[in-house]
Amino acid sequence: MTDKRDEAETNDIPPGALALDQQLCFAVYSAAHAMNRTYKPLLDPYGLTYPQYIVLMALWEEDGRTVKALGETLGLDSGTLSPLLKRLEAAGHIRRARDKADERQVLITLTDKGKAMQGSAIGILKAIRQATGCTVESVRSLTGELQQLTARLEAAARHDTAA
Amino acid sequence: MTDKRDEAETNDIPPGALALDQQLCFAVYSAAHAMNRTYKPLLDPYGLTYPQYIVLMALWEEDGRTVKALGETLGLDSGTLSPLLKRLEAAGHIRRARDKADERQVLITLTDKGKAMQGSAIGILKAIRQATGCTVESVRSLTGELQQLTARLEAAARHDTAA
DNA sequence: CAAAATCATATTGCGCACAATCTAATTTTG
DNA sequence: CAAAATTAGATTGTGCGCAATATGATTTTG
Repeated sequence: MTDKRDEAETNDIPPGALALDQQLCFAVYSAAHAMNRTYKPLLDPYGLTYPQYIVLMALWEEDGRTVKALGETLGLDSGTLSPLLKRLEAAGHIRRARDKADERQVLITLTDKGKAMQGSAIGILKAIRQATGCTVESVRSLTGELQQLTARLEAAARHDTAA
Repeated sequence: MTDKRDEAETNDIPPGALALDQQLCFAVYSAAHAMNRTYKPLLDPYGLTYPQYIVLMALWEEDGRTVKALGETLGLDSGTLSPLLKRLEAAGHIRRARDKADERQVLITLTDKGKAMQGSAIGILKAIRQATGCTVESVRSLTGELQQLTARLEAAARHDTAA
């Protein structure tokens, strides 16, 4: 029923290549969960989740952005951001307001509370560094490798979609 | 209002250390999303999600495991696995059955359909390798670095909980 | 052996994450 | 300028992911 040589076709794939502990995807997936679990106890006292925290980080870099701009920076769409931003607003960290010039857009700005949170972020950053047990240099290189990987995966996705 | 020296306190934290593109956590988070998005079009034809796919991978390595054993391998708890496994069962990939010897346990076994999916996994693996644009060696080293990072984060979490 | 403790799994509730769809506002075109 | 196309956000539905809790089975203890 299947093609003549299911096995022969796999000759450049060594046996055991499907083992979970050899999968880059699973290593990334597990690291992301581990990172999330490390942040959780650090963010819980502030009532923030990790995705909410990175939204604040993005705003500390550049305040007054549109939902779309935030989404592009973070790689999230409105289906994720809209409810998340409402929760951040309800918690008093941000304000949402329609752009007077273009009412399709919603501008997100930090409140004093949201800005003040940046001070606590330093401590969180240090705690995470400690937990990673990595040197500053190895963190930098691993970060760079992951950014490259992400860029290549996104490029591949674009080509597939374009085809 | 804030302490005397917001700036001085951060002297081992360089300016811009809070920039998103310097965060290892965000690089991991983004890479995980990019990986997921890359898998999606490859898995959609089979009606599988990425987490469902790694459950199958775990079962290809060792069939007939308990929910608990799967959870330990994948780093997921029953709140995640129970409904996921029900969907995999509904789709005909696995069977769930109470262990006769210890009725607290549920044994998960692959159906013929679930086993057959392993053949398609080879093609998916190749497509992912292509999309990563990495050499086999660089994939191996990055995978190893991420596993180390995950291990250290989990170790740190354990110490905190123990304290 | 019966009560208590432990264990495996399931359930509930909340918050992402994303596809698909909808609405309203703006821009483009004829 | 009006109709069509585009754009920005919001909404809905499905599936993780996890904390908290519930249920039922097994083991431990008195």
